[in-house]
Amino acid sequence: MQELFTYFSKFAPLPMEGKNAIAAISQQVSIPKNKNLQQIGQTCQTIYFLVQGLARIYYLKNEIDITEDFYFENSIIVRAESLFTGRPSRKAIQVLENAELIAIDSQKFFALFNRYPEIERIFRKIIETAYVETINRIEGIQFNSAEERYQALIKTAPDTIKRVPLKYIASFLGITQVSLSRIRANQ
Amino acid sequence: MQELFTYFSKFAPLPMEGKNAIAAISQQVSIPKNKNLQQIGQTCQTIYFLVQGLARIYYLKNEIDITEDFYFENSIIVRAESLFTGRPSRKAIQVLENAELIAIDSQKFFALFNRYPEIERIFRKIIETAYVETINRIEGIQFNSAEERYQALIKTAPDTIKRVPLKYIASFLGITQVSLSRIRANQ
DNA sequence: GTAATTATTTATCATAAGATAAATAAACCG
DNA sequence: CGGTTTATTTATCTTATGATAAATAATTAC
Repeated sequence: MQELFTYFSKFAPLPMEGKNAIAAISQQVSIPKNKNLQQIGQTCQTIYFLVQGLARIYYLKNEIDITEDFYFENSIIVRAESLFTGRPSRKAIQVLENAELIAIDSQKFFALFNRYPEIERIFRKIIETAYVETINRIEGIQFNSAEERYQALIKTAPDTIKRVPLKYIASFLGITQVSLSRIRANQ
Repeated sequence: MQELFTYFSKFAPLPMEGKNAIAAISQQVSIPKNKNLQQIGQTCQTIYFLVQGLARIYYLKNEIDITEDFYFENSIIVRAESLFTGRPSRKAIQVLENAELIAIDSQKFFALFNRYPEIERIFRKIIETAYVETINRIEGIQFNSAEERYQALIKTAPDTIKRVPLKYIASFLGITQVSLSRIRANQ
């Protein structure tokens, strides 16, 4: 739990009482490499914090597997389109390395907001940050060539190339696996 | 102000005292068609609510004007990458029709969060909603052809085609103006 | 209302990236 | 360890979209 609170403390202070309240609704989870943490079709009712390992969110489009995003140590993983709408998610969370996570019951977590405004504030700031990242990502996709996007990834998230199979990276970059391979060959 | 509070009430209830506090830090603004409401390089310190008219956020990439997003009546306009980081924005807000807005001082607005948790809650939910829309938009860009993206826009936001000049729509869809024109001709 | 500006379309040519298939290379499993 | 599966690369061919230029249409300003 310590990693989680260290992460939270970057957004706003959280008194001990609030920490205890969160600890009471959280569980440690271990998942082996390549297993899905959440399946497509399940409604997102858990806020995950990745302590150790690597994960991705993906979905299927015409039977093709498309990676929406990657998650590394010390990050929150939620399927926002489901968590914030209450609708079943079209997306799955898959772990790409053996992983240790903290699972927080989202209903109970949201219920804490009334008693602990600090928790609501931290969560708000986490979402604000995620929102900004997503906006920036659109910009990165919009008018960059496949090669520029690959180079940008190497620069901004070199871990991705090192730790993630290329087949998952290609769709994340919005290109085919074959195209990514071609780009890599031209370097 | 009434339009703003009606909009807010969709997210969470807001007592009269909170409304008055917001009214006290807000101003009505009128801007003529095609004028910039905020310039590139300014730090975002205002939360706008569009009462009447139409606006867009745009930025320049290699001297090319790229539309990030469009905003219609009854929506909040902020340059999130600046508002949430405190850094100067690389983006401008331009009004595409004569517009009526409510301008809320963001510093003062955020300061209200401590006294009125309801306001923080409303704002959090607004950002959550915007975040989900942005995630969905990435999905729409990622593996759709230019034509599919154009068709999707006609379907999900027909107002855009009716009210916005095509030159602004093209970059929003991630394609050139010429390409958009070609797509329209093939229908 | 006419000229000047700006937006949109059309045409031509070039190219990045998709589709498909096959060859290697790497990872996994009994 | 050897065989099987899975991932990555390479090759060929096709196509959607970009770049550029020019024509037409619409809007704006005097």
